[in-house]
Amino acid sequence: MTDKKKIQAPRGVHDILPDEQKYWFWVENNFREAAQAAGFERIIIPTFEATELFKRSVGEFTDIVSKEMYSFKDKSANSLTLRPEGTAGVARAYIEHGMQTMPQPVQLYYWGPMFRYDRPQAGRYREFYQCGLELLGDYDPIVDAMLIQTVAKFHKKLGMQDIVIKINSLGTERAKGKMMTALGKLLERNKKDLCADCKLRLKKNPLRVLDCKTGKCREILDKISPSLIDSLDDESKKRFTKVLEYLDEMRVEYELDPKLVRGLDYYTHTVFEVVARSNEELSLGGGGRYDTLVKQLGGPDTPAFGYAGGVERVIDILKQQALAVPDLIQSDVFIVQLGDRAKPKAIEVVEKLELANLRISSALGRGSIQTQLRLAAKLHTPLTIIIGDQEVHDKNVIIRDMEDRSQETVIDRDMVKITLKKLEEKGLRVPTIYESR
RNA sequence: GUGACCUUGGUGUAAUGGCAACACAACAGUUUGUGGUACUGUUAUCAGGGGUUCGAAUCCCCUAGGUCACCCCA
Repeated sequence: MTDKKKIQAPRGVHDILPDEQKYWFWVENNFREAAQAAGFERIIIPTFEATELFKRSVGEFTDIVSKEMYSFKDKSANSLTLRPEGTAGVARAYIEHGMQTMPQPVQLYYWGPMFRYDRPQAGRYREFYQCGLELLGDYDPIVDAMLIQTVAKFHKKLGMQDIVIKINSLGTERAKGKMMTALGKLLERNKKDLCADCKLRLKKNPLRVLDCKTGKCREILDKISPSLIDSLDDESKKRFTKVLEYLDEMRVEYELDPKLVRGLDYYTHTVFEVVARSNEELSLGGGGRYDTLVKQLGGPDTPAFGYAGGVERVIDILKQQALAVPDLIQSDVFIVQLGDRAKPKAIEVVEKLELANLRISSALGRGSIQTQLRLAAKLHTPLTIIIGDQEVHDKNVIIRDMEDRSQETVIDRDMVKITLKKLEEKGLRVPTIYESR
């Protein structure tokens, strides 16, 4: 402790402290449940990959790859990169493990940290969590709708209000190219009225102009954007119409947004974004179809559709909307012990309860009963088991109900049974993913 | 990557060149046998470094971090 320099967390990363955990569990559980209900299975992919993977998938000239990657050389001089997104890794895994031999479509979900070297801001971090869905090996428009429905259900389960799904189609890769040229031409005509940034974008990537928020560019775009859908070829249009029809049938609400484009190069056909009405600038998640990606990465020709959501952003909205997020019950039983003779017995009691799959907390180092009960109250533990000299002598324990303050003295033999019964009466034992429903 | 504002105990704030204050939290005690109340006590070389000054939390410079806008995105 002689060094006075405090080590701070690096820029743009953050600790998620115990107080925050109820939000994180809530979002993760609801995501997992929504995904599993729709037939998605979990995949865990590496946190870093060959740099080349992201260059080839996300696109060498996107901002993500050109400016925001955490790339480094390992000791064998391989260039590696902390993943800036999840789809590339999933596609790589699909190819590497020959998943085309599994029943198609292959439906996968993931959850984990992503890394982008960007200037931190509200809802934007250098390390942030994404939850994602990927569906590979099916081109039918119904799977687009199905996946979007899963995303909608996820937000509904969280209890979120005023969530909008914006949707658009970029068409086949050829149509996408055509549309870009058409857009370029249209913009060229209005060039003098565009803002300085957009004049630059016009050269680099005309699609990006569609994202511009300045008044004048907006006006121009509103005029010309409806004609963009028309620039799609018949196949693309037909496919998109089908997707929308299925969504109608599933009663998923959406909003057509011809200006919607996405920052990753690999998207074709359907693209969508999830936003909260209260803050439409910051999207909560998004996704789209990536029919060429797997092949581009050296795999079989495999159509695919995916989604990625920003966990921190979802939690921000949860807090903003002051939604009821269930409190975590950290433990089922708190053990209060009085004096040195009670301690060995407390240890025994803890062991017995743990065998019954209960979560136990205690402050075995503390002496006074007030302190321990105060702690139990603070932790919202439903039950307390009190052990003093008297109980050691009488071979029993006191079970105290923390809500109504009632107490019952039970003999050691019945302790576990009665504890379980009391918890069950309170409806507190939540089934884990291993238990049958 | 550009610009603006900001950083004081664990948290939220005060002091704007002259002894770092308050609230909450935490810990200890009042109280070795019954909880969210009450009272008492303890807890900061003012983000880090350098400079100006008799004297700096306060003024200046550098570094790091935060917030906001742009860029972009989850």
